[in-house]
Amino acid sequence: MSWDAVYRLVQRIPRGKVLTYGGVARLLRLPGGARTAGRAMAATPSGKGIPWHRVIGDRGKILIRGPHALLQRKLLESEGVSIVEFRVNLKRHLWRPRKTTALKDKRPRKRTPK
DNA sequence: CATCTGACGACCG
DNA sequence: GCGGTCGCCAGAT
Repeated sequence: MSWDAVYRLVQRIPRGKVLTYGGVARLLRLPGGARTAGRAMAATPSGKGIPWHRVIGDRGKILIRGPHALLQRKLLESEGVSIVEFRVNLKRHLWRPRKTTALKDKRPRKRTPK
């Protein structure tokens, strides 16, 4: 499977909202879990309007090291996402897509707790 | 074909 | 909360 699905999902993240790598992996049922999402993001083609900065680590932490971390924080803040240090307030900005259709297939949720 | 390379996250002490 | 270990897999060379 290509990482195209990841990019398409990321493109759907609305302004002011964020998704975690693990979240992306779960929504798309990626085989390798969160790491696969991470690798996909690392290979994000620039210049395609993909809002890469809206994908962050578990618990809202910005995991990118180096100058890009500052850019990511800046971009998020400019969209109204509140950040303390390098941590996003997930309670407030985590994106919860209503439908997972067209993301991969029509399999019913594997585990439906309760 | 063999190896290296990672934007992760769960788990444990 | 913090640091180490481990599983995981598509691409690039």
